[in-house]
Amino acid sequence: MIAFTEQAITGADKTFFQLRSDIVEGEIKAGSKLSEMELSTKYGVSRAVVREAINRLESCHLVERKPNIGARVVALTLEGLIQLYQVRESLEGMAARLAAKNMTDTEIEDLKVLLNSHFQEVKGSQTYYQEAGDVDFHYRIIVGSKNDHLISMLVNGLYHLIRMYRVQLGMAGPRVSTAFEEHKNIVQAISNRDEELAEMLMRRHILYSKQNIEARLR
Amino acid sequence: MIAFTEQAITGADKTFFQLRSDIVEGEIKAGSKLSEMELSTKYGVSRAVVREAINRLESCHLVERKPNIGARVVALTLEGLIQLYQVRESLEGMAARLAAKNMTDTEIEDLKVLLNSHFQEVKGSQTYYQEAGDVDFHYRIIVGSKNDHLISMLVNGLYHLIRMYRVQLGMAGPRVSTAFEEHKNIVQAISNRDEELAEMLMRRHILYSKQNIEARLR
DNA sequence: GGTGGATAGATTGTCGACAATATAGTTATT
DNA sequence: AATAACTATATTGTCGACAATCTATCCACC
Repeated sequence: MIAFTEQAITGADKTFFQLRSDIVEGEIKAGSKLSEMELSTKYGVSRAVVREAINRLESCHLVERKPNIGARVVALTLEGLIQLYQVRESLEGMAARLAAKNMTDTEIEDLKVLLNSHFQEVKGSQTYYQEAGDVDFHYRIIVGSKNDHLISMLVNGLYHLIRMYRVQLGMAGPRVSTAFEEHKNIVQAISNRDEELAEMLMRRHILYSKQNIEARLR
Repeated sequence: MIAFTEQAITGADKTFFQLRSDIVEGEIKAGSKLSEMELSTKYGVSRAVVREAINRLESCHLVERKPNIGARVVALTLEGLIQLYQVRESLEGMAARLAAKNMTDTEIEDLKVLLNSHFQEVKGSQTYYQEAGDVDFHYRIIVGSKNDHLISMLVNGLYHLIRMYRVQLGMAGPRVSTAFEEHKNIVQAISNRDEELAEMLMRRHILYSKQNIEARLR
């Protein structure tokens, strides 16, 4: 026996991951059409696996499919981004609430360690924090909720969409120092097992991000 | 030109709808295995369309699929139901908030009419209200949010799962008269354009339902 | 010249067959 | 008798071809 959960990787999986990456990173342009035959030859697999990959992309809301017509990569609009952040505020707020209830003491301790390591990096390069660090922070809280539906919706669904916006609309931006303070307060609330406050702070944190983006993009 | 949005119905669509219905209504038992070949002969279509239908069921979280092994209908557990209601509380709370902001005056007026017609029916048979009426009420508010992601997640995703629990665990139960009062207050908050209160009342309404179910099932 | 319909090309939907993998049953070995 | 390896069977993953549908072009007609 080698690994504990030995999940087989199928060809459709690989094609799905590749396509998702290409779309999120903008290799395949937003709003463009996805031709099954074209992608089939491009990735060297049959149309069937491309179709399955596209179906999964549709589940992630990364493409829209119409019968007998085909699939298009979603268009990026300010309105769409705002709606995305509304859903995110709602779900991650609940995630923070549940994390305050369900995370183990050691998980919370690890979260504090992560936060400290971020603090060290904020002083140096700000980019790293914004890119990977922020995602990692939110990810841990989402997983800490221990709610499978929540985790699936956010990790498999919304996050790739949000990253797509972030990459293609070039939403790097500062907001680093203030965001760090907000993260610190959220962790404190979780550590105190204050569900109400953890949810409220997380919602505000995401709301601020949304308002920051809105102001920047119009 | 006949209709405005003339969506073509493909064979995979029909198979998907049929399968979803069979699963939600318990025709196909929870936790049972879905054999592609078996379903293929049963519904008289090729394995390819069955596979596509199963993939979509997986997107709805109605089945779980493992590579090279197959798909099983999800198991119904109290823990799973609770997690579902936590997500629902979060999302429908946001839906009520957005509905208070985005519903038109006429839509709100229609909602009041619906509520009144429910009131008439509560006095007679209680079953109708609980079954269709309650769903209709929540549906209108969800759509009233005007947030496509929210609508899709709730209507295409969570609601069928919740209905599956409701049908198969036999969660009919009263709670009719009190629920009606809660509905009335939610509509009033929406009518007053009080986003904060609308969200809070909707969350409480769903939280009460959850607690009611928990108490009943253990 | 503009509009409507027919035709040709291309794209998606569906199918049956083959390949790869998992499962169950059997045999051989310790 | 228990375990391990092997074989046979069944199920899923993948493929190429055919059918149904959409799109664009061209022609007839007003």
